[in-house]
Amino acid sequence: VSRPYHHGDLRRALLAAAAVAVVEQGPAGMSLRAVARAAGVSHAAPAHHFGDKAGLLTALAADGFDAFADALEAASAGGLVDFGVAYVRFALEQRARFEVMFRPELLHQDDPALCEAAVRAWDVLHAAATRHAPPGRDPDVVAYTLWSLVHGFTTLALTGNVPATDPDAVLTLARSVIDAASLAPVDADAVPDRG
Amino acid sequence: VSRPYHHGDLRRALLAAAAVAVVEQGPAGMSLRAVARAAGVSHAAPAHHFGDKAGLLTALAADGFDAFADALEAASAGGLVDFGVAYVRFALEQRARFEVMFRPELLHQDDPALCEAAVRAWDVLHAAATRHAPPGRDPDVVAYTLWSLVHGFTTLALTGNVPATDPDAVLTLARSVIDAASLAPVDADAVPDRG
DNA sequence: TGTACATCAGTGAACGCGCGTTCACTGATGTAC
DNA sequence: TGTACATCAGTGAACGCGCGTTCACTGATGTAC
Repeated sequence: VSRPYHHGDLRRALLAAAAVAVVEQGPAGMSLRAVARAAGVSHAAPAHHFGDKAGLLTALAADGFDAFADALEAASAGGLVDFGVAYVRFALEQRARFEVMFRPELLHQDDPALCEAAVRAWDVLHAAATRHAPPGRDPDVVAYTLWSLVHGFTTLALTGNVPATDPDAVLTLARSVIDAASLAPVDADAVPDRG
Repeated sequence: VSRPYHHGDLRRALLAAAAVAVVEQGPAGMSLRAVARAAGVSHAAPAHHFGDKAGLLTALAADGFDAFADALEAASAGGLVDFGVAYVRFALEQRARFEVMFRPELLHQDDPALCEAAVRAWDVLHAAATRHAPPGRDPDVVAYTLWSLVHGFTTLALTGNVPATDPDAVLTLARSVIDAASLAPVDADAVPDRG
């Protein structure tokens, strides 16, 4: 009598509930039935929208890669340090999506939306690295170095291996760490002569 | 008639079977019953040895941290790049243990053996970073930078996000990446004067 | 304006499964005397 | 050498649970005429 039969935006609601479940139970521990329960619909509803469990996680990951690429693109105007901090910030703020994005074994890896969004995110990261790579350095190597650094810091932070109480402190440490890697000279004129 | 009632070294056999299961199903997907099956014993045997599922994973992680600390210690004599490569190599060779080590939510986190081994591994990494930190740099920051870099590279490699076919190629790329971060000067006399 | 019908969202019962854990037990080992 | 007994490793039946998936269905919406 209270709730209408049609939800109106159940797909979005299920994705939101899934994000909460992923944070609480981990990507592998999330269950369709728990998500349905949280969204207040029957346990079969998620399968109706996403086909199966991997379908739900794939949708979450594709959304995640899209938002991720947007966030990185927005940070592309600044330097490499700001860019890296944006990477870490996204993961902290969108933890569920971020975690699902890097669990390919749980996803439909050939999903077009997923692949497209993932490629776009990688392109943005690679472009940023190339733009700021010191002259003479292989841009690919710079890209993987940057990626490893910020991804590693993020992973350690998400598993509680970083000594920081609040998110701001984590981001401050992230900044120091990215800075310490000296991937690019602070100032182009100050490049030491390496011969 | 064939197998003796007492296995002789079932604990070790169960840990080995668990390592295989973790690689195949992931740390969360590993089940006590599958491990018992693989070891050829009754499904209740693992619980007899490890108390519960978290107990088995904790034993695997504690073993892992011990072997990890040993491996890093052995690499401490060389430079920071060799040290970092050793980190990556361990993860590739001992994938199951490594993955379990960084899934604290699945473990008995207060297990004494686990804590002791984890602290030892961290001490070895921190000492290496301190020893090679450029003068004037905060050794803590250098340690977290090194850790983020190698941990991130490892994570990306384990999730298939690194363009490399065989383990050797992965380690070669790892070396380039760690080198590119220029955490420490190649040669102490070549430190550029920063004022 | 009204009626018929296609379409789609969401339901709820049912299925079969593998799981973790418990518990009384049995088989083997080794020690005390 | 032999016997009694404590100890420990491993068993197997049983439990209750939550899960993913299927499927015939029902309720609501919207479009064609």
